[in-house]
Amino acid sequence: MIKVMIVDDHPVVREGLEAMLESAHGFTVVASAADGESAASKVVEALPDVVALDIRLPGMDGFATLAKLRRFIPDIKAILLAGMPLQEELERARKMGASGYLPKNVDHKRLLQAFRDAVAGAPFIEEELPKVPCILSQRELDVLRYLALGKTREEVGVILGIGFETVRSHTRAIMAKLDVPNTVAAVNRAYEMGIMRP
Amino acid sequence: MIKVMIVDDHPVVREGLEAMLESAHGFTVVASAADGESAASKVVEALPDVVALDIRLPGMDGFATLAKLRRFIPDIKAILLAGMPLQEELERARKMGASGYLPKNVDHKRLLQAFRDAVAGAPFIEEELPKVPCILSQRELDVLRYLALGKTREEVGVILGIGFETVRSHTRAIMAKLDVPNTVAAVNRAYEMGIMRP
DNA sequence: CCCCCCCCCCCCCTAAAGTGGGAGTAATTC
DNA sequence: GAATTACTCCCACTTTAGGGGGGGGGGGGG
Repeated sequence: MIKVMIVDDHPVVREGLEAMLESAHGFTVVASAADGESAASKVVEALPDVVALDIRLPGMDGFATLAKLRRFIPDIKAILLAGMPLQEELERARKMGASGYLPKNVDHKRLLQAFRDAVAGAPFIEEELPKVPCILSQRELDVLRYLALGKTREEVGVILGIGFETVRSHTRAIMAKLDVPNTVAAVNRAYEMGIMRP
Repeated sequence: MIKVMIVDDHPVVREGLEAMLESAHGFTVVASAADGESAASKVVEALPDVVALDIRLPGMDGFATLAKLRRFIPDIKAILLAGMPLQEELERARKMGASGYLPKNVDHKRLLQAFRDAVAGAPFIEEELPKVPCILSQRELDVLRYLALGKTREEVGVILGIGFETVRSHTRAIMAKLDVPNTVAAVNRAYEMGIMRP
């Protein structure tokens, strides 16, 4: 019986996942949390075999939550789930030593198999990310996403492992491509164009 | 046995809801669709008693989908589900004659009861929308909108007929209320919160 | 009455962002 | 091979944004 902990701020997802797991063979949900803090407070008692961990969480994000959970259970297995999959996040998850990174639009069989594989100690589990047809390059999109989160160019550079000036070059390209005068408008335009979603 | 059709672009939600309904007493899922078009193509064959309909869908949104489904089954019952509940959408749902409007963060008992009530022909089913403590004032919204268009604070001041420093005061209030470090993130957050829309 | 919120305005200062130029590599495509 | 495009990096410079203060008037509710 594989013991799963679910961390997602969306109760529908949480309860849905729970129902799905409980109705499957060999799974049981030992804990459920809406954010990283409460996840951390439950993990020791629950002792899950694997954590289904949403990336977008209020307060701590999925990465920070995983780091925190590891302070309690260093070798904990976690499948990171992304509503909006990003190549950059996938790499970040891989570097963190997470068990996998999957977009939420995988079917349940794939998800269940991912949990099984994670518990069995399989290497990094990922999914082919469908490329978004978009005038922005992947790198530019990543930069824009982090800028939208309020990061400065320097911070984005550190996160992406590139130089500050490179980030500037990307923002220039972004503004030029979206035909806007600054990054504030770039984010707005990105939403208008459907490049970004809440 | 209540026959339910699920329309949601998120497979995790879709399959989760399905598992939840199937494991409950008296429910069966007769169809499942990821978007409005495929929902419309399945509804006649499936003949659901009630439709669980996500608002945010690729292509047609939930409202458009409901309208389309009604071209096949005029008196179809639908519970509209919102990830990000908005008073405005709730009113829209009510005016459309939907059976209910619920945020996705309701627990499953409430959701199941909503389906039962809808099928029984209950009046509009809604939930007390928790008021977000940081609603922006009208003026702040105006400022944010112009900033999102790429205007500088000085330009916004001219447009709104107020001083540059006043615009600054507003942007400060905006950032404080949305708990973000700059206007770029403020725009992003505004979209996330549903305050702004493309 | 006072308190709180909204709206308006002002100062100084630093840290960013944006503008103007560059340039080199690697990959892909024509 | 030539041309594009993405990605990387650099400098000097101007403009804007943000942080820290402050104040004042008006309106609604306790």
